[in-house]
Amino acid sequence: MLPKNRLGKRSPLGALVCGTSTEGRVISGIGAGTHGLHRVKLYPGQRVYVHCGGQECGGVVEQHNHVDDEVSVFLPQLNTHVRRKLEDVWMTPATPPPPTNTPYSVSSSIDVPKRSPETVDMDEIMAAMVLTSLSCSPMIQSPIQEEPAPALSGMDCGNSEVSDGGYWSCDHGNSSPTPSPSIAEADRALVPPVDEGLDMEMEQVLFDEPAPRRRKNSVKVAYRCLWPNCEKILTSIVGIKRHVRTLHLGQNGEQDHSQREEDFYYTEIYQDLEQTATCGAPQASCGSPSSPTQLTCSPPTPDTNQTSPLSQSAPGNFWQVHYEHSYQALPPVRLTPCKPVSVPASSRWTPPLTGHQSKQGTPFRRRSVSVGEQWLQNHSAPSRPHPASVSPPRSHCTTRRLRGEAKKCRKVYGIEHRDQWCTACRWKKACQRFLD
DNA sequence: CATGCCGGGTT
DNA sequence: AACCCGGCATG
Repeated sequence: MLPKNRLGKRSPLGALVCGTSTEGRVISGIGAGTHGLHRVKLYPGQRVYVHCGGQECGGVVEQHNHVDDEVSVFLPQLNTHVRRKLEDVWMTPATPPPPTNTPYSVSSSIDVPKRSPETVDMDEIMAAMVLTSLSCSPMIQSPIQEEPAPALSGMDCGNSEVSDGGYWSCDHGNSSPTPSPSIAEADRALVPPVDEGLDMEMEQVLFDEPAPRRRKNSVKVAYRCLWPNCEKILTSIVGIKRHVRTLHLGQNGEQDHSQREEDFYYTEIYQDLEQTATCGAPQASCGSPSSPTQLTCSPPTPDTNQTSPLSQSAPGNFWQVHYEHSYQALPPVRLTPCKPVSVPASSRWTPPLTGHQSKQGTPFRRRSVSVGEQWLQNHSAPSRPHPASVSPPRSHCTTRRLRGEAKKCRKVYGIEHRDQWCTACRWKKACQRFLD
């Protein structure tokens, strides 16, 4: 992808730092903080100890939110759930949070729930906890490959999306670098992946963007087929790819780019758990307690559809759509009347929505709105229709198209990050990412 | 002058 | 077809 022999004149590609870090998910082996645990990954079902009512109580981890570093723990003795900061959780009994020294260095990766001779029901509880949390809580899908690297051709070094950020660690989606479809799971997974934990730090460093945007763990993710008249929604990228490939692309050869071709026919959709009152799962620990960076730009609607968001039909109210490849995407229609959001969602771009998703007034909204787009949404003049329509009526009879109000890739990313531009911009064509 | 992108050349 | 860029229109 990188320019071969002829670098763009202005292309300072040499200065770019390719984020090909292999440390896809550093699970933070640093197991010690000052007190309690620190930067440790706790697994559902894992036995931990917390202070409760002045005394130490043993419990089992339900979930570990890496974002807030909070652990929700179920205390069987008290039959209650508590939520503790990670520092206030420890793993050795009868040891109140050790003062300063390493309390317990946990090997984060080989973290086998110990079978201590406690009680039998403890084990049962643990098992139950694991099951429940696996079935209800936001699960993690491999952040890297599950997130179809937007805008970039997926394999170039723009893979700066080194991900590891915070997420609830209900780790059962093992991340393998290549999408190896665990098909059964893919299709029936009723648990949409949530928050792949895009690590925006990297980008922020690269982009100097203010950008505190980060998809919260309160957003479910699913993938919807964009094939005409097919609105299949699946929760795993593997599933949707397979769906597209098998049902729509047919057996058009598994070779070359047909592999990637599926990407063109699905889209990511999101659902805000905060807005959908219940997430279908009984456990209270489904949603994140706090969500400082609310991405909403539409008021919560009362009629949240309670049905399974993964129904076959059109997406529910709060599913928002995110095109992966706008360059090939359907004729874009601007989704304008979105109220300004206080916090940008992501520096990653979100291609435009098509008509049927942008039903006026519905709580649809775009997931990742870049700074430029935000600006656009607030300031843009009456948008012109379909600047890049697929069909020929691209009357070039007149002069060139008016210069759009929107910031284009060049402005948003700057020429230093030319590789982040959309293809069109890189080719000095009409920008396909920030359409006006 | 910076930017957006058309038109056309090159690979 | 993908890619690149000269050059012009525009703000």
